Amino acid sequence: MVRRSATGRIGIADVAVKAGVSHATVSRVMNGNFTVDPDIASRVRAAAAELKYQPNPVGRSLALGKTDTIGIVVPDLANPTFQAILRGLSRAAAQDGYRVLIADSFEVSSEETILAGEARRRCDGLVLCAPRMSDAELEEIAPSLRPLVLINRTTAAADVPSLVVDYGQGVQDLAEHLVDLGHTRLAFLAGPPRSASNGMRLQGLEAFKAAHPHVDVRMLEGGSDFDTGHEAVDAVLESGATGILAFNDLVAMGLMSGLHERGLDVPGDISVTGFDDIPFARYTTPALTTAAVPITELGEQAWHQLRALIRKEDNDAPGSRYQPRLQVRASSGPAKAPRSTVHG
Amino acid sequence: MVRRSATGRIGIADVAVKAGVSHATVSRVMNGNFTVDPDIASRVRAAAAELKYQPNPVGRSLALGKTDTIGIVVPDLANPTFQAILRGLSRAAAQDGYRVLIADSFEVSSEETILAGEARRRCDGLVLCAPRMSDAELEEIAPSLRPLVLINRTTAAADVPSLVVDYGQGVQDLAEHLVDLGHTRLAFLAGPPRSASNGMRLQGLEAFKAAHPHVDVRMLEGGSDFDTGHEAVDAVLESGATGILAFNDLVAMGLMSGLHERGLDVPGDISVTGFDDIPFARYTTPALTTAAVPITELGEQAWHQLRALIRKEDNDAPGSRYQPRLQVRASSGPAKAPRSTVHG
DNA sequence: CCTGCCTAAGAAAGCGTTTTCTCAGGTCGC
DNA sequence: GCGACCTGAGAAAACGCTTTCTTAGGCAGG
Repeated sequence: MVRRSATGRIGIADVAVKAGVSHATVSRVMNGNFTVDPDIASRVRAAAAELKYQPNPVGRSLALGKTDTIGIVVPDLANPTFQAILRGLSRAAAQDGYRVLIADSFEVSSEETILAGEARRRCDGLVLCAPRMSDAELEEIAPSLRPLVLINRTTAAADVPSLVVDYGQGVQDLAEHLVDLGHTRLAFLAGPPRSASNGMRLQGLEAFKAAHPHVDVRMLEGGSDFDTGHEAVDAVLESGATGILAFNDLVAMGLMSGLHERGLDVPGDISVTGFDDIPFARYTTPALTTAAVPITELGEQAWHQLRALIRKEDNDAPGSRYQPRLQVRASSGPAKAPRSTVHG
Repeated sequence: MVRRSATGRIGIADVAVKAGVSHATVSRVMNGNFTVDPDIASRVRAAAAELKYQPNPVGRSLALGKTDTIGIVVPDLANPTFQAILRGLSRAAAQDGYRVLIADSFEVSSEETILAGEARRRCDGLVLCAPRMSDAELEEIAPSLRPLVLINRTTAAADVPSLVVDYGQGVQDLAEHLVDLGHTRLAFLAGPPRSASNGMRLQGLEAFKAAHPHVDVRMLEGGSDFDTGHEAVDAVLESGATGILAFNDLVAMGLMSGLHERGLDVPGDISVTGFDDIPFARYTTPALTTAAVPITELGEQAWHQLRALIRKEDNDAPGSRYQPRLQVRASSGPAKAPRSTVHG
């Protein structure tokens, strides 16, 4: 006959009664404390096994002041980039016995702040991907979220490592690649206006323009998903550009699909590049030229940084900067003779 | 001067001292209990605001016996299907103030059991996607995991709703579609051998074969990712089939990519269909014919079912069955004159 | 043989809340 | 004007665990 505590689940008290010892002793046994007589210990273990006792993590968390859980705030769980970060993070954390709590802010920057705070309180640390949050707000809340690791953002707050991808360099590499292929009219299909990583790309393009005054680089408004690319076909054609730098692989895929529907050939008529090198990029037709970001590894690194913070280790590498690697595939090719713009 | 409790964070006791009341009163105010004098209440609120007090969720969870968190166990976070379920679940749960804890079993079925138990203990309920777990094991652990919602599995345990997609019907619809296009030699590029959803597809194909004795349906070994499809090109060509039913969209994309590399035309030479209708399916070249599963909605429904269980509502709809919808796009077309097999 | 130390296990405090219990003070009715 | 009822707030218990504190008992040394 199994006794059940108030909550209906088996608790440490039940095991204590069954083994004829105090619940303190049960706790000691369960935690591998060796100051317990071996006979009693095995009696306790037998009782625990028979009752299928498993310590309540909430009670444990309260007593120990830790939850063995970390949180991650992402702006959009539908975005493969954040999925990959989540995967890398989850996997690395799991290896150290930590679980991951997710908070999806659905691109609403005001939510990011609240969610981050809530998630942090439930966890031992936080990974924050908040591309829309203002610098001022980030500065303000960062200290209260520690242990904290930032992705693609930086802060002046101490002990807050940042993992940032050098999108500026990556987009320059892509642009160089297109120029090497003979393209002189490029267009950048931008990301969400207030996105931090979009800002980095724009900076990179400014540097590129300064270094290549003879290359025409148009800026086109955009977004971060398929539809953005798909709907941008007209704007792209109007621009007269022969080399298109899409904000990311998703946008590039949407664009290629749209161009295909118009009967245009990639890369015959227009070269298209993406960014991120998501797994799908290899399998588009034509396969997508892009800048590869070791994004899963980034999630993994985020955990290592966070772990160091949680363990209060001296973190010799407070954050790092990732260089995208140019990944040339079939979607980019030699420029054909300059086309005239479709309109005018 | 801000007092700090033992853990270094501001607690209810600090607010109580600052407002000159007992911590019980602070708790009452924070929880909107109206049996508190308005003057005192506002004094408490002022103190809480000034100290930026936020209740500790762990303490709260222990007292209330609930965590406002649900868990989800998935076999592979890299799989778009589970990403979509996660997204739908997370979003729906968030609207009711619940967070989601993820547990990735990395396709290891023995992990599924342990992870499920651990996750469940930290949460108020669990959504379980465990395609590899044996029926016996599922039967055994299901009761202890309640409140529990199963995805693509069923159990005899009471009060355990199942959300299952009718993969059998879906694959039949796809096969019918190919036959309608004139294909008489089909091949099924199977999924992971022990996967439950693969089993459902196989059953569906048996039914199809019984109904269409004149159609040749080959079974090819496979898996669930890009590489599976990509590496299956040889086997597909050897089969002599002109209509290929890929296990899912990923496999189909890998296959199309491989066929493209061999200079074969889809659907001119071979028609290819996927399954799931992941967002990418619209944007492949050619766009992928597939069976659309409202997978995000499934995640959402999982939450609604789980919520009913958590609230102990009478659940009038204990689980449901989803019918995939045939989504015809450009990757399937009329069969050309029967080819001879490449070898022999 | 008694004192002092050490070991091992129980008692109790603490983690941060919520909630029941208790009680002081006020109000109403008779 | 006094007892019964009600209101509102503090005291304390409870949630389930870990860990410190305490103490009983065994053993060795003087």
